[in-house]
Amino acid sequence: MHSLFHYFCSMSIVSSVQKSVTESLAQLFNQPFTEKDFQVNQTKPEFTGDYTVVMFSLVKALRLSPDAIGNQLGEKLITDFPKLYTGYNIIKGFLNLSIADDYWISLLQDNFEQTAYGQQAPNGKKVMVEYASPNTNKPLHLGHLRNIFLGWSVAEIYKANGYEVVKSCIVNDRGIHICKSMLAWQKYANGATPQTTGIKGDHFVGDYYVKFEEDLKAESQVLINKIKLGDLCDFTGPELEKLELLMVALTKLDEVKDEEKITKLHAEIRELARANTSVMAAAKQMLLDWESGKPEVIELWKTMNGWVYEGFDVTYKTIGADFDKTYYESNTYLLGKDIVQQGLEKQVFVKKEDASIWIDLTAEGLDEKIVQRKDGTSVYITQDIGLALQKYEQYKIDESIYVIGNEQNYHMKVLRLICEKLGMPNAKNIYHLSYGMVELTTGKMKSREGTVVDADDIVDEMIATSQKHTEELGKVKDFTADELKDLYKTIGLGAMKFYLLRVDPKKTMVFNPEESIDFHGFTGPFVQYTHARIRSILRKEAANEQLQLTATPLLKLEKNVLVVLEQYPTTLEQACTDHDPSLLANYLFSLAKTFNTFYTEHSIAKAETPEKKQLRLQLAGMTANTLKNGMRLLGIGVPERM
RNA sequence: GGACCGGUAGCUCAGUUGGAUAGAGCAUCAGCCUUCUAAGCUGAGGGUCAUUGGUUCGAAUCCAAUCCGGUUCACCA
Repeated sequence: MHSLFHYFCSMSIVSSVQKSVTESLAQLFNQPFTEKDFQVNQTKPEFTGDYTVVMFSLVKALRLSPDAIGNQLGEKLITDFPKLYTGYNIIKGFLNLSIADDYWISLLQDNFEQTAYGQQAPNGKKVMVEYASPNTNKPLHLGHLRNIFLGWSVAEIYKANGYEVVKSCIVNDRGIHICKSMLAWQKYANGATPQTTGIKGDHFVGDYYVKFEEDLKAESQVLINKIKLGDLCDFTGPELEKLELLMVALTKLDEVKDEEKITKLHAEIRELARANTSVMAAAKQMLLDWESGKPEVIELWKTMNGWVYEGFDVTYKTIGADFDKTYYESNTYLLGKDIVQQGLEKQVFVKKEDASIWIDLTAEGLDEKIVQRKDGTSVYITQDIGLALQKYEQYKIDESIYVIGNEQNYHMKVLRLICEKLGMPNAKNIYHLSYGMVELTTGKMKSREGTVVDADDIVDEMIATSQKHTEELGKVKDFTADELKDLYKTIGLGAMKFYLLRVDPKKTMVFNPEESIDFHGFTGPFVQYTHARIRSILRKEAANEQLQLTATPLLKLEKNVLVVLEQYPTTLEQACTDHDPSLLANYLFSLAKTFNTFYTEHSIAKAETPEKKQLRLQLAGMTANTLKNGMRLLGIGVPERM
């Protein structure tokens, strides 16, 4: 029986209960059972017991009352598994089981010094996580931070679950947007650089993007004003035709007063006007020059992108983002052409009369999708197919995770489907980690309205706030200047990351500037503080593993902490399969909270007996380790003091 | 209009393959520092789980319909 007990200790308590219950049921009723035949839950605090088996689902098959089954099962369990169960009670069809103190104590003794508690051994599988994926025309904003924190954390959670992970980033370094910044720089900069102005490179380039947009807005406004007066002389050909149609539609709608449609028509007219400006024509021309490799354009492009990368690197370093592989669209945008040919041969794609190439996804409930234009140039999705294949060929990855906003749900669905149809290896293991937008309490972030929260600004603000709080509390006056700087950063970034990671990724979330800089309650600093307090005790009192801890029964609050600690490996696994760091964040908060309740009620240093003291020191040590490990997987450091 | 996602306390969010009287944090109110760090702890108030119907021993959870919000449906990326 002793070896059986240790066998149970190697799996989660829920699994142990499931296993023992299926065995007992099979023996009692002479028929096979599986763990799906009944539910195992944690017992609610108002009842006696630790874990609960729900009887109702067994009633029909066994033709017995819930209480009758519960009685037989409970009796059998405590007889057959006396090391696991010490008692049971049945209330209204719920069989509440009390787990033996020895189980929890054994868990503690086996793991309190294990820094790798909850981590899995290497499983030989490789996964790529692509995240961040910025454009090179402006600095990172709050939305990027959610992306980066999520991607980084999911990558680390995969590592902790035994996977080999390649973190990758696809940089959107080419296209009309960067040409806009380049044009404005030529026009306004007078040769200024980030070095001569002292402005961080990505912000520097972003400022010229804004300047371009201002020019564009001014020029298009002139056109719009003329259009309003009925003067369409700036337009010719198909644009003129489209504009005339829009004007007719607008006059009709004016009569019926459909505000929504009127707004939509105005937006279309505005887009036409914007497309018809001289500055836009210059940007398009510059993109053509770039594609044809015009030396001075390439030179400027390289220079300005270089400034942006310098800026990004500073931000990445501050927030702790790192990449094993960076892809550049300027290198990958032609990928996928060969695949289009192969797709044609495999008859996955079809060529239309005008020579454009399509895939028909109507059978899957989607649309027809173009994969190559009639002039032979590729579209967005083509390069994504190409890159997906290249990732596989270079790294032989078993799974490919894309951290991309939920506005691309449709695109990613199409990409995955196409890859599957092309017979690409592991296409079914393409996973779109789709996340919701970050909105402000005042509404959405809109770059045109200047309501975008800049990543560097918000990070600086969080660090400044943590400094202010720390100084007010005055607990670390003996820290050196460097130590203080580290601490402010750890706490400020911890608050920021925890705030963005504690929410289910797929949900749109609201960023509340006041609440996010709160360091109390369900926050990163709360968890950090719990860790720091434990470490403070452990610096004074060392745990002694030699002492036998079985002498005294566990107190309620001691056991509560152990019950939560036991759930860490399961939570870590769940966070991986669900691609969801918020599960970890919620868990860590709950662990810290449970520990704090215990900590306030029972003294560790002045425990009732030497055994109790050792038990509590081990308990505190294991909690601190788990908090530290879990927070690390969220990208958050935990200070020794704060 | 089609597809997808969401709607839980004043606010921000949890809620596991359906389980016991739906939970946290913030905010509000009332307590706790001579005692291991009060960035903490304890308690109180606060709910038509968008609405309606269905499935069953049991529904915030599953199904259907409706309402509201978001995203998307480019030979843009």
